[in-house]
Amino acid sequence: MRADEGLRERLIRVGGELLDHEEPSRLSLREIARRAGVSHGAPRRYFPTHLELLSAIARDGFTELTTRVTAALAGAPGDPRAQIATLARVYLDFAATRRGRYELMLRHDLLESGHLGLRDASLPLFRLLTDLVAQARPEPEPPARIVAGTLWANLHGITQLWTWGSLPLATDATDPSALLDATLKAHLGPAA
Amino acid sequence: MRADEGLRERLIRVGGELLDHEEPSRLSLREIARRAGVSHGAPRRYFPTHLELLSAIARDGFTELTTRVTAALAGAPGDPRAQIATLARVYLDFAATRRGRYELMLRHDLLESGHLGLRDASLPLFRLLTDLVAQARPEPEPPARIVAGTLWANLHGITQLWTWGSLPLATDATDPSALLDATLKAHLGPAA
DNA sequence: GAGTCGGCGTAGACAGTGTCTACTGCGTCC
DNA sequence: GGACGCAGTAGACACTGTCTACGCCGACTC
Repeated sequence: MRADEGLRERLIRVGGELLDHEEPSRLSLREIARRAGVSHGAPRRYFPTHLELLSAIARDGFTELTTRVTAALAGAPGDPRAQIATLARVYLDFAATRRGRYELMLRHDLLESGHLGLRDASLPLFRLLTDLVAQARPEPEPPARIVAGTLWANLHGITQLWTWGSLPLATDATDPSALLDATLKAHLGPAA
Repeated sequence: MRADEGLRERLIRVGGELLDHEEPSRLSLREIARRAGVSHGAPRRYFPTHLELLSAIARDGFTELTTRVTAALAGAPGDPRAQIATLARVYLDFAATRRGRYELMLRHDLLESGHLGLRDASLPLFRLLTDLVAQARPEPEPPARIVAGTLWANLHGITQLWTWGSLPLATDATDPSALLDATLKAHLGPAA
């Protein structure tokens, strides 16, 4: 419990911390309130509903992921292709280390109930990827946003199916880097 | 309520039907029991826990998807590349029309709690895809299971991000076929 | 300085949930 | 005909999200 943070920020932080040891579906409003040291009715002043609190935590996750990515890119400059590889690694690593947050971030049922701004929260990252793709692939066809979209979907799919255990089972791979390499090569062409 | 089916099958069927109009997280054990015309304690004889019933419904979804795919492939024979495209379209269509089922099928928290056989349920489909990829891409490198794995992940990612609404927003596309084409071209090379 | 007010959080109620347990029909055998 | 075992019932329990009425306490006004 930090002194200079309001209850609103504390609830988001505590909820995120609980997600490091608990599944999203077990993350109850009352438990967050207990850990934050307030009564079960207190969150209601800031988050009218359980879903809105969860969505705020998920948004927080997107900003953390975006921060991680931009920090990694700033720390390891290179050609666009190498930067895309860095982005992908950070993405995978985030899903592995902040597993609960990552799962929460892609729960449809949370995202769709009202316009909670979650799609928008993921856009900066996608824009970043689109820019890198445009630099790495100067060809006009297919357009960069299509390539970036499929690449993003591929990265997302690998991350999800890997952490879930299906890809290790199906491909006999021991780590996802072979899949990642294949993905980059497929969408961006062979490395320079 | 069909005459010749036991309660176990009825629960799975009713649960699947409810998913056509309800989100997976709202699919309560008691509601399924009510719709099946039994008391709330009845399912316990066949499914000791709520998760086990949900997992059975998800497994049922995988077999339905596999059935749809194999039927479509049998009805439209062609070269392996065209069959992969058919498989992809059926996959996307399944996610769109049986939305709740599809979401349920990829809920980590259900899959990981114990060995409920859900990963295994998705394997036949993956094997089918791997075979088609091996036929469509005779080159030994990278191995077919790696290509199939990344292709599967890509298909999965496109499906999920599309139904969720992120891809339409990010790519300005009005239907996912452009992304699908780009995916096939990226992983399998240009069409013959 | 006393009094009022409004924002912030408390506390209790309510319907609904998943799970557990004791029980009741009821068909099937010996 | 009676014992048995299976399938489903019914009630209890702790817990959940939401709603409502209620206090506290600092700030602002006259």
